[in-house]
Amino acid sequence: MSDATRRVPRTGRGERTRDELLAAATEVFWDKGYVDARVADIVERAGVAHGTFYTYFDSKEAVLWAIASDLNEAIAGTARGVRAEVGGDEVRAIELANRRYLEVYLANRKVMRLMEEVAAFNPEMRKARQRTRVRFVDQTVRSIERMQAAGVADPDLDATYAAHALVSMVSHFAYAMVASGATLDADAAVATLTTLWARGLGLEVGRRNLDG
Amino acid sequence: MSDATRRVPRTGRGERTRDELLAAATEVFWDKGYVDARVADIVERAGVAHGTFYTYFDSKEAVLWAIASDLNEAIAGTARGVRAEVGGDEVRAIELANRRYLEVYLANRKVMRLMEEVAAFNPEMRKARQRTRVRFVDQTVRSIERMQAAGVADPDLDATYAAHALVSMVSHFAYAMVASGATLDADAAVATLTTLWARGLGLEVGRRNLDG
Amino acid sequence: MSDATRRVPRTGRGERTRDELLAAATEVFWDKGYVDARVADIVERAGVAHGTFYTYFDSKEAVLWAIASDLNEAIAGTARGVRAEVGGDEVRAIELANRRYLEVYLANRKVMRLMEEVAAFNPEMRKARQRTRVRFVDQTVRSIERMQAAGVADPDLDATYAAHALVSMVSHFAYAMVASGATLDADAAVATLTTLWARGLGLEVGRRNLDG
Amino acid sequence: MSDATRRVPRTGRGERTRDELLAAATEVFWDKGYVDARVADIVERAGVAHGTFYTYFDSKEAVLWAIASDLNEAIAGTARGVRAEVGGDEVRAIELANRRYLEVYLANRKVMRLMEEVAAFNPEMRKARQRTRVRFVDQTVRSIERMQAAGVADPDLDATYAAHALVSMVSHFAYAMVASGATLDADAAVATLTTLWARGLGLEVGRRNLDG
DNA sequence: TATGAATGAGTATTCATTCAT
DNA sequence: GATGAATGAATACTCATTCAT
Repeated sequence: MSDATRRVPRTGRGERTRDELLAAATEVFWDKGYVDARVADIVERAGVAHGTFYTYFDSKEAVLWAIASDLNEAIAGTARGVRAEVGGDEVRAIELANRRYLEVYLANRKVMRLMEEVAAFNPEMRKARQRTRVRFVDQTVRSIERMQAAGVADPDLDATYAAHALVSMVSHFAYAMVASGATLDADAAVATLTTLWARGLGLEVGRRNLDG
Repeated sequence: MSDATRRVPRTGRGERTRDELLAAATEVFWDKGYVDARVADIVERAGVAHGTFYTYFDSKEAVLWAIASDLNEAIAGTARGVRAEVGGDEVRAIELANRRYLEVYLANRKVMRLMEEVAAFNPEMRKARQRTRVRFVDQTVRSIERMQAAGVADPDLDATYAAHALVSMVSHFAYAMVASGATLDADAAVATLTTLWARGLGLEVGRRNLDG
Repeated sequence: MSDATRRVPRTGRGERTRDELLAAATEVFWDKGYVDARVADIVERAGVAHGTFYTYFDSKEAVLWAIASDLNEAIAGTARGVRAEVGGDEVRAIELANRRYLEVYLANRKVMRLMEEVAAFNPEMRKARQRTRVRFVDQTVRSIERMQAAGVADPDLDATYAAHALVSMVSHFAYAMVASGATLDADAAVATLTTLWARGLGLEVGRRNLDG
Repeated sequence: MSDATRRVPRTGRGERTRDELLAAATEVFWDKGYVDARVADIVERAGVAHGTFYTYFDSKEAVLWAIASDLNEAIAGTARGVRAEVGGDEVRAIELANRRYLEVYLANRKVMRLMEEVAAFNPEMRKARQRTRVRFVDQTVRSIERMQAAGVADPDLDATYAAHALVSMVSHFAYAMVASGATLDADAAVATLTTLWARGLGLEVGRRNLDG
């Protein structure tokens, strides 16, 4: 983020140019992938000269971080404050977290896939993704342990493995659906994920808990 | 055909060289990633001249496919014949499929991560991966529908979404565990995945079903 | 379009660089031959960096076509409008066409030899040369038939074979003279070619027709 | 030639292999051109191993010379002894020389085109071709001067230019006809070339002189 | 700020030739 | 003689980045 913000446009015209470059970069990354995208493609789509790119970004990687920077935060935040909002209903908490995650993912699907791609070969991005994931997993571990302690979840389950598995289920479900190009009924998807998650842990789930 | 013929070693020496190149490529791809790996690295590690690489492979990409080709088959095969082997016990079938998948994944973790990396930016590899995934999902959909028809699985579940979610859970669980660098107790992991899968669908799961 | 746009210099500086590259390429092709010429030689002689070459040309072959493109036109144009200019005097028309061809050839001897070299192994260039040749031959066939119909040329001659032979005579004469390294008295050469051509067809040729 | 003959097969089997390689090389050169032909193509077509090529030829160029070696001689020889054979009839001498040249050229069209191609960029081959050509031109100069002295050819013609032009006419005619892929009526072609040649020099030519 | 020309390090690939068997 | 595996020099081309205007 520090790199991305090092060059701040001081004029309205500059701001517009920067925005155009960001939008163009997002599109080009989506179309060709980060590896195959060339700075030349980005400036062409933005309709600016080649050199202009470097007025706003230090490198091709910098524009990637500028695009991605806040999203990891946003994704990680989807699980925060969930319990407070639903007043202790565990199933509703799971449902809400899943819904928020899916919504953020779908709203930013292009950037999410981009980050997935880059994480595959860029250690820095991989670490950023992993930090997000660890937070998810940790929250889930605590949630499971809490439910096990409360006697509502199967006490024999390994909380850590279960957390990894459930987080994988939700995050990869979103990725795979986007990658396959299928359209998604978000409500139905959330209901399915929540049922699998909750019932998998041994919670009592009636259909009525899921319809909202 | 002339090109194809040249690729097939006709002598023991040739076969040895080709194997060394394959092994070297796998190592180099693991160490530096496919994108950053240079053919020069591969031939150096294999201890052969530069041109020798092209005696057996058409390109850097060709050696990748040679490494990957059998694996997709192996992965896809993990789900075949599972029910016959367990004699109709649905939970045991799920467990066996999960165990097989995990075992193949772990035994080939280096190549799996490589394919994951490449799939992230190479559409052809992505398609190959997706074909494998589709087979898994389809099998899972049929399995769920069968169980729903038999009255042992929750009939309200959307079989397609559930299948996508469960396949995501298992496949991404393996990926994430390897990526995190954590060591894995395969038995415990299989037990957890199986419980989550089976119970998530609404099956009756006693602990005794999981210990083997 | 993006590629095409990049090739066209937008500034005087760019135009100068492109011209220098064209000149350098012509020299290098002349000195080492097209096959042996390296892009490195061209950029070195032009005094620019390696990449600059590719700012203006897609490949080593592209710069060849850039050099060659106009010349074929110029060569083909030497036979156009000849009869109009000489007012129907057939011998003068032959003389003028021969003179023009020789002049264009000699003025562009370096490029002509280059194209000859490339045509020898490059089918595309060969086709381009052949198209030019066909135009010449066709014009000559018509010219001969006209003269035969007018009763001034031998009616027993096969017009097509004769046209091929005469066009070969003039075009290869120029090539051979340049290749041999001999200096050429253009006037005397034109006179000789014209006499052979005209008399060969059976026209009445007095010496006065040839001295101008 | 010394290079080509350095390796003489001592067994019948060896002789057969060498012949197959020569035939294969001729075909491959014709199909792909000398520059693009690879030794791998030649050995494949000959049905022998790669290394076998070097049992008989020192290099790719050596097999070219082995193919071409005697042909220049043969071509140059077509003009020898012509006058003696026709008993001093100048027109018949021209006709016979043209006929012989065309026949040898057509009989060896593949090798002739090959030599043409190679001469375009290989100085040694170019010199060999030029030696042949010089002999032709010199013979033609002497022939023209003889006829001028005898009062049967136009004394105002520049014998050297005329010789160059006429030799170009015949040699390039053959080349161009082969290159164009057209089939050739050798008798008609010879008649046309002879008429143009003889009449161009100012000789008296009746049709009866040409029909043989 | 904007422009676009110039830079040059980085690398995959080809193929004639050699050589051990 | 025959085989085919191994060699490695040679080179075109890409593209992120810099810089003069």
